[in-house]
Parts: sequence; C-alpha cells; structure tokens
Amino acid sequence: MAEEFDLEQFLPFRLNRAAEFIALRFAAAYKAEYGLTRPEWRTLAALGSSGRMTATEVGVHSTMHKTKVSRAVFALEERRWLKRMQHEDDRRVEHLELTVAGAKAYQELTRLARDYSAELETLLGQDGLKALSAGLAAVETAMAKARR
Amino acid sequence: MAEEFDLEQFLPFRLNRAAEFIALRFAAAYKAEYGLTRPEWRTLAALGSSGRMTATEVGVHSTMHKTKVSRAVFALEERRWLKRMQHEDDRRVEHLELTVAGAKAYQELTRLARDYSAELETLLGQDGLKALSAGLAAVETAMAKARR
DNA sequence: TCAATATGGTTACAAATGTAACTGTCTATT
DNA sequence: AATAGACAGTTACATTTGTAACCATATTGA
Repeated sequence: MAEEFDLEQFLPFRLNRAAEFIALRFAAAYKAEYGLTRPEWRTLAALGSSGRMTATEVGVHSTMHKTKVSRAVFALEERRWLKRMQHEDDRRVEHLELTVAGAKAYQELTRLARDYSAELETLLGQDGLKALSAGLAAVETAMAKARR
Repeated sequence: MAEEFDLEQFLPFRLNRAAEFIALRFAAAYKAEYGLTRPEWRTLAALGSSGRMTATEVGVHSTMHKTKVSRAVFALEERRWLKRMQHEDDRRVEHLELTVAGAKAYQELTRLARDYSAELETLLGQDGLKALSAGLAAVETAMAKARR
C-alpha cells in the first residue's frame, strides 16, 4: 500500500501560500498609497536601511534578479527618489543612494511596515509570531549554508 | 529621532525569501524530471490528494487564480494525465480527475516530495522544522479567519 | 415567463519576469 | 602593451502572469 502524501502538510506548499498571504496584504498597502511595485519597494528598503549600495549588492541583499533591480532602479530614479553616483575607481559600478525625497518616502513606508508588523502580531499571536520567526531563522541558516 | 526599521527583521520579506528558497529547490526537481510548471504540479497534487474536484475548487484549495488553473488543466489534459467530466445537473461545471497515467505520475511525484521533506528535515533540523510548522499553522489560522 | 444577475470557465490583451545576449570596463596573463 | 576572461549593468526576446472582458449556463425575482 502506498504511503499517504498530504499536500496540506507539505512545507513548500504551506510556506508559499503563507508568504503570498502575508506579503499580499502589505503589498496592497504600498501599491495603493504609492503605486510601488514589489521590486521597487524592496530596492527602496534596501537602500533606506543600508545606505549607499551598488545594484549588485541590492540584488544579493534582497535576493532579486539583476534585471529586476535594474528596472526598479530606473523607476525609482524617474520618481527622483534615488540617484546614481559613479564609483571613482571602477566605472562599471554605480553607487545608488536615496535622494531626500526618497529618504522621506522610505520613512513613511517604514511607518506602514511597522503598522503592519503590529497588525501581524495581533493576527498571529505572540506565540505564533515567535514560532514563525524561529522557523524562518532555521531556513535562513540553511540558506547561508547553501550559498557556500 | 526616527525609529529604526530593519528589513532583515520584517516578516513579509523574510517569509517571501524563505518560501522562494524552499520552493525553488523542489520546483527544480519536478521541472527537471517531468517538465511541469508550478501551477501544473499544484493542480496535479490537488487532484491526486483530494480526488475529483472542479477547477474552482482546485483554485480555492491551492490559492491559485482561475486563469492559472485553467491553463494548468489544459496542459495536464494534453499530457493525458487528467480528464474532464461533465456535471449532470450543471453544464457550466467540469469535474476534473486524474487518469491512470496521471495517478501514476502523481505517485512518483509524491515520492519526490517525500524525499524532499526528509531533506528539509536534515536541512532545518527537528527544532527548526517544528517551529516553522507551528508558525505556519498560526498563519493558516489567520488566513481562515480572514477568509470569512 | 422573462429580464436581471450571478457563476464556471476561457480568452485577449497588457504588464511583469526570466534567460540570454550584449556593451562597456576592469583584471590577469603573456 | 595586447589579448582573454571576468564582471556590472542594460536590453531584446520569449514566457508567465494578472486583469478584464467574454461566453455559456444557471438562478432569482418581478
């Protein structure tokens, strides 16, 4: 007799579904308020939290393909939320940083993000949140190992 | 002074990144072995584990947009892994079920899935896996509430 | 009974995404 | 130096996806 397989118990499936659910609710907020796409928000967040970075660094940091980053950078530049600065020694590289307007937008978006975090805490409960965070930490450790 | 916001700590971001990582490794397996897309695999899995369903039910079950389901059904039908049967009373509805070949493919894929689950256990460790599962359960509860 | 409305599923079109090829620049080896 | 290979970032093209309009059928209620 074949062993049972239950999709409902299968971690990749559950993880994906949960991520979609959690991310979508937040995405709806920044999309509605600012018309940002996810790659744009991620790029903004990377630069806002880590300061000046190159496009490649943004990609590694937020696990986005370099074409996504490239397009997001264009979009943010067009809004005047981001400026490019050339590296003195290596003209292939571009340093990216937020403009004053970009930094301001980032501040407002982080407020949204904090509000959402709080909402998640009530939605998932203290224990649920803790468990999820611990579980994600385990995945992150595994990811770090896999990268090597 | 502005409160700090750390993207690395932001749950939607972490969850998404983890889901991509975990799902991608498995997707690589069924894509390489069977040339299945994710919507196709999900549809197959839904039908394989729950038996006969309608397209709408598949969509709800695996949280896929109905156009995705529609396309996946076409693809699986073309492979002769799935057949459509009409509902006697309501001619809008189609019952979907796996063919013998489809059921066989499903069995093989569940074997892959179980292998991957085992791999995940060593990758994340017992504790990590438990925590993740508990955290996901909390999200699932929240999702169920939100749906109402 | 017949309009109005809802529902299951498909399709056309537009937007987002990934792959691969490309440009320009740098580094290493000879 | 000169050539080959590597690397940052962009662009062209093909594929995937979502949105909205659509068709056919079913249900509701005047």
